[in-house]
Amino acid sequence: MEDVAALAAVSAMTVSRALRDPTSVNTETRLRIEAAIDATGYVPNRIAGSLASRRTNVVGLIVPSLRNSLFAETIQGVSDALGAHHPLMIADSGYALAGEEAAIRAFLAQRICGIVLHNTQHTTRSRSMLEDAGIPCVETGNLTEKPLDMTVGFSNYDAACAMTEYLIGRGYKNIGFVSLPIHDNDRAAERRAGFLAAHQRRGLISAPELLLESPPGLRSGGLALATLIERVPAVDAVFLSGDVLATGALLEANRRGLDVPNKIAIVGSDDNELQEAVSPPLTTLRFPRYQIGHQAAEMLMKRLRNPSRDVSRLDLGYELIERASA
Amino acid sequence: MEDVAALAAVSAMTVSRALRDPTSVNTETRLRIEAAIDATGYVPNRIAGSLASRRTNVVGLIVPSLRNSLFAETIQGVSDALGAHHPLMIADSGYALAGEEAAIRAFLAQRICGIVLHNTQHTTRSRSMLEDAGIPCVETGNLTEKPLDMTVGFSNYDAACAMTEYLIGRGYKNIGFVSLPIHDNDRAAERRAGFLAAHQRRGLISAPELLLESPPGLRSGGLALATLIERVPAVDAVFLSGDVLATGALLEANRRGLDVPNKIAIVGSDDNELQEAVSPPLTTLRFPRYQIGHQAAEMLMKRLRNPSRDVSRLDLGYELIERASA
DNA sequence: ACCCCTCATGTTAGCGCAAACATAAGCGGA
DNA sequence: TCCGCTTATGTTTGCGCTAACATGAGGGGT
Repeated sequence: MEDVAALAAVSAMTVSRALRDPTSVNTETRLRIEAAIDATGYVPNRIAGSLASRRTNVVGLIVPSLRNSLFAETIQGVSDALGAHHPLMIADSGYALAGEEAAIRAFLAQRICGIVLHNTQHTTRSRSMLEDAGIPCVETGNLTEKPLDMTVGFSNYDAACAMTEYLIGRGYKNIGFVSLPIHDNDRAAERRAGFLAAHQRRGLISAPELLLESPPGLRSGGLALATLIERVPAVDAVFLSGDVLATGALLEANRRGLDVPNKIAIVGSDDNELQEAVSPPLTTLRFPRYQIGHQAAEMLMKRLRNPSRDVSRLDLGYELIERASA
Repeated sequence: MEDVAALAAVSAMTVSRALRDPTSVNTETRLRIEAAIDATGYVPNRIAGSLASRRTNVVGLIVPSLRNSLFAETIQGVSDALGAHHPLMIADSGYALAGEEAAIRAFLAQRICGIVLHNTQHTTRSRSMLEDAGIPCVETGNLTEKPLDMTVGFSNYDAACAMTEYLIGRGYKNIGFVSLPIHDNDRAAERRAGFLAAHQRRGLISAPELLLESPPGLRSGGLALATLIERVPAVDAVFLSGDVLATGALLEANRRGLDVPNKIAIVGSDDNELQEAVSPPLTTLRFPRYQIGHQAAEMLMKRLRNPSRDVSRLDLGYELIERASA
């Protein structure tokens, strides 16, 4: 920076200012400085800047898995909203609370200016670290009642409840429910709770044999369907509430020559191109995953500009997409 | 850190050492320091550490898109290999060389210790910035002949060539080729070149009408198939070399009642669970995307430990998965 | 003329660590 | 006894910036 300053015949301070707020220096001076930067190939050192100003522009994001295309949507939303001014640090928790805690610790050591979490469950230590850090935080995986700070997303409980009521309304009696493993996964837990609540609300009883946890994957979905049919031959509908499970189940039903939806209905969640393309196209829940990421980042940046506590909860809802599979 | 040092009755320097290399301090002292850290809730400031030591542990990764599950595999591989000790900064180029340059500039300002790129084409400025920075760099998207520094992956040219020769060997004469847009995308360009090379090698001529560029997406794949059939009714095989195009084309063929592979063969690339699950299952190319990310990160870290120039090129190959669609 | 205000730029100090060197204590061998 | 070596810890300095304050030049208003 000294070199640039010398070349532009100003002090280092003026260069620093020109970089941070071009309007704060004289136009002529600014042009000289820009020319000098170009000539020297100077790349500002934000590490030093961050230390001096005691803040960074880096935002942290923790998702359960980087592989999953669901989270990929949210990541893209966050990244797009942040733009070039806010570098993005990403880590995955491996679907474990301890993994999240480790990532939070690492991020706080990097003095991130804000954080986006997918989980809404956290270890005690995670909570206290985030509190002590005093940085804005957005939880996105589930619209929780008592967020750490801010939250944006949809209610997994409501969505699962709505889908279940839809099935009950169409006359299905023995509805199977498949979710990802509930352990350390509040989204899956909420969905199962919603599924059960819908039964209660409609005066039905859901047999425990109809509740299943499954690893993610197309194959797992097929396996889950097979398991349910074997356990409860009278099962007439299955709600597979995670990942690509529903598509896997539908493909399995097709292989077995089961008539969907007359012999058995299959519905899913997390609509994607594929669910529409299979035959019959799947009735499913659609979640605004990209928007969730985008809004999360927007809320973070708004808070950074203006450290008030106004917007702290944003429900982006869900859609029930009716197609031919139920 | 001063607080911790006081509580443990040592100097700040000893705390710093205990944090960076626990073996370098006396066991008793270390335990006192650890207790003090626990008691105070001290979180080290790596910004300050980085400034003082003039290096960071942060690794940068730039992919064309964060949405795409192909890149997601690589991202996960990088993240897993880096572990907790190396935070990961991610940006997407939006499939544009200018986007990559902007991301590189931002990363260099953050003084990343190494970088993983997917693209192997770069702007002149990108190249010079990376050279000047003098940090290790791994290119992963295509096994290029003259990498900036290191490269790991597979040859898109060879893979496409092999698939095309496979089709020719099975007697197909009028083979269509669909790729993602070639602009700023060396992978797509290489694949098309490989496709053409296979024809030349076998003494066949590929009609220009059989070459198509398509946006990504399931629907686009169907559309591409329709376009090719309309243009060249005699087309007897189509090689869709990107994203989920092949699956889309297959679903479209099914909708049209075309017999695959007897009326028309369809082959793809980037094997995934879905390509195996559709009917008929797709013959396709499989790329070790996760391993590529993993190895890229490993190479980076190895170079950081030992700044020699030994391993600089690693071919992880590809597999041709024969199934029933050709 | 004087003051005060704005605008543009400069000066000083220090952010929280780690590199480099300094110190001190213990120990074995000649 | 003294030296040289190792091990454990302390002191000094500065990384490259920015916050906060200082300076100085110009420009009305009274």
